Amino acid sequence: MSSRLKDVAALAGVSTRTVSNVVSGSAPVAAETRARVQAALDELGYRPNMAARSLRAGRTGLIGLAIPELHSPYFGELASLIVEAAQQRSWTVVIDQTFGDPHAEKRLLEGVGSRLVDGLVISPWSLGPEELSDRSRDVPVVLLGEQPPRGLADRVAVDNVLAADGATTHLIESGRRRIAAIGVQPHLHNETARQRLAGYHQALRRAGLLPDPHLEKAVTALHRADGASAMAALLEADTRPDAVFAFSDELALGALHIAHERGVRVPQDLAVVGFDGTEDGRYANPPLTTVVPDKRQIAERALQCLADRIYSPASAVPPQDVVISHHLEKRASSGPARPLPTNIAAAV
Amino acid sequence: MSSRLKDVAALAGVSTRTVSNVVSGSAPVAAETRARVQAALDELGYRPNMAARSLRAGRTGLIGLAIPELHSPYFGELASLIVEAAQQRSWTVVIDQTFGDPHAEKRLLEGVGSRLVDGLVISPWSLGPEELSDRSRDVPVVLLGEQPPRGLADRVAVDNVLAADGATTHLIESGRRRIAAIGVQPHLHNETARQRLAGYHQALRRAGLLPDPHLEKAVTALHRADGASAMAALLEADTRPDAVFAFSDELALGALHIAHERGVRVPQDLAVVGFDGTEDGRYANPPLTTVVPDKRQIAERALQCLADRIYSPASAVPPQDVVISHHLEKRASSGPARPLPTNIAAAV
DNA sequence: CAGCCATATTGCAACGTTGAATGCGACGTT
DNA sequence: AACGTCGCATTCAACGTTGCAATATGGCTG
Repeated sequence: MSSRLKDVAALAGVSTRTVSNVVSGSAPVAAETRARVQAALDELGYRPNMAARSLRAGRTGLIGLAIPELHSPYFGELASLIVEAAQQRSWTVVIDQTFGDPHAEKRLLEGVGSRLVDGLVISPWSLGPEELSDRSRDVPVVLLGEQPPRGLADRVAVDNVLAADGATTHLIESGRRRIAAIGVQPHLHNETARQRLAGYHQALRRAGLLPDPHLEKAVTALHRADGASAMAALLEADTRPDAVFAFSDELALGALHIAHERGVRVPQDLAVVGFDGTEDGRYANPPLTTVVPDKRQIAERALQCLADRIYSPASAVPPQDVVISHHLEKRASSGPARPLPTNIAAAV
Repeated sequence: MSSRLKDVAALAGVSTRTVSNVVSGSAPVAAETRARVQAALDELGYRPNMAARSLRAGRTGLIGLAIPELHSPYFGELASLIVEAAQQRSWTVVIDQTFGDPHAEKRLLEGVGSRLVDGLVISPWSLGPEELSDRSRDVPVVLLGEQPPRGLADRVAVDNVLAADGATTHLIESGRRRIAAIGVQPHLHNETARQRLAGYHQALRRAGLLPDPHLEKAVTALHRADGASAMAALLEADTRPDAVFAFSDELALGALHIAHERGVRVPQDLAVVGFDGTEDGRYANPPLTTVVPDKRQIAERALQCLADRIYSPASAVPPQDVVISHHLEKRASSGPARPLPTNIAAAV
């Protein structure tokens, strides 16, 4: 239990340094000695002490992943991919949930100074430029999403304007005219929501449609419940929308839920498009059309950014701005608007 | 950047030990000295080095969370709660995904010896007793779920037999007779699935129903796709089931999806009950009846077990077996079987 | 055979922190 | 006045590991 190099050395009758050499292979060891040490290692079940190694090496082999919440489908899937990608790089991931709390995010960035992690991947919700440009940032940081202005740290994100434009255009092309948007967040400095709204406006204007403020529903969070109440409000208005572009799959699923509850047929009476490409949407009833960011690519590129800076700290490389590809996955929720016999529409 | 106690001490004109005392408050410091040191601390933006602290203290303040996969709704929600609960105990969580790979789980347990973590919460998928009773286990381990036999480590789980019985009984009481089960895993040493099957059998027999092997569908994983293909197989059989008890919400959602696709009405033609109480199910169409384990309690009690052992290592306390409460959340997917006009049934 | 190189092993120091022991004045008590 | 005590600050060592430099042992060349 908890054997040290010293114990192994004593058992094998060599110095601790030789044991260390056997373990790490950093210097040549005679075959016979190596065998004797190996036997001692096995017998004692030696495991190197991470704290000591980290102290010596100045690296912990840990990277931090800070996301608003782990339980939402999008962040769950993303976190899973990041943990997986980190594993391949022999990194271990420590997770921090910020719940979108600016204080938590700020505290986190400061805590990075304690060198618990070699790098940090953070998906900020309301992090300003001032917090980021702070001192004591010798630990590399990668930002996920659009949040803070470019140029302060590496950033990995999809082109939200383009993606939102594409989703909205798809709705327009399928004949919808009163297209609502769910997910505006005016109370937050949320650049992501702002960009998706911009893309939505852009598509509407290009089609000669006038953005209608009554069709733009704000939410406090991006959860199913928020989507549900936004949808409920839209359905109670004088003139109902014939389509909804939700800024997240969760919002879209909440909207679908209310539509189903109120007997509004999807897609016949109402088309719904989400954003995130979560597995949830694929199995929704009806299956959800959604903007799919290449999440695996996000994970991969984010860790690549970290690796570049961790392994060549002298890099004068300016902050990267990595744009991740996306595509629109068209499913039944944005199918044809004309009423069809239910069983034909449902039978795929 | 990266200032040490030594730097602060030099700036404040005191010894490193005094700075340490100011930082940790472990010994009295004169008000005037404290102020001077504090000023130096602030100026240099001192952050204690975690590796050095850990090495000295013999503790890292990290706990490991090992789960099959982070992206599934159940484990995502559970992980979120555990991270949250850990935060309240000033622990940081490192996440490991095993993907149900026995080798990964075993390797993980061995790696625990490196003292990277002070404790480990593991949700084993196919971990046998032999791996667990292994040596070098001076790091406390808590098992989530039914997997290995009692008595080898602390364990936290719901009473799966009781829960499955309750779900099945609910279906029987709502008038169903051909009740299928989705989620058997004969190829794995999966005690959880086995217990849920046992509870299902128990309920059937009590009601005088004979378990029918054709109604018990095996799956390789507990994902939506597995539930979908199992459901598809059930619907293609000669005599269709009038109810399905799925061993996870994901399986249930896959089943719902196929039912919807094939025009099978839920709950009129088919009742569906899931297991896990994920947020997914609440917003499904129709909303999913499901067995809800108290996940917050799971997280809380699991960490409590760890804390007990971490903070009083001399404990000769035998392994605990904590049973977590659960309840059946009845929603529309297991509503009345009689055909009703669609719009009345849908409008809640 | 001296001199040199390659291989194998070792000792020392340091990473940054804190527990334990020590120094040392000032204060209160007898 | 002498003694014990308390408050505050310091020194020393150690946690387990590895980089660096030094040493020991042989084999080879000139």
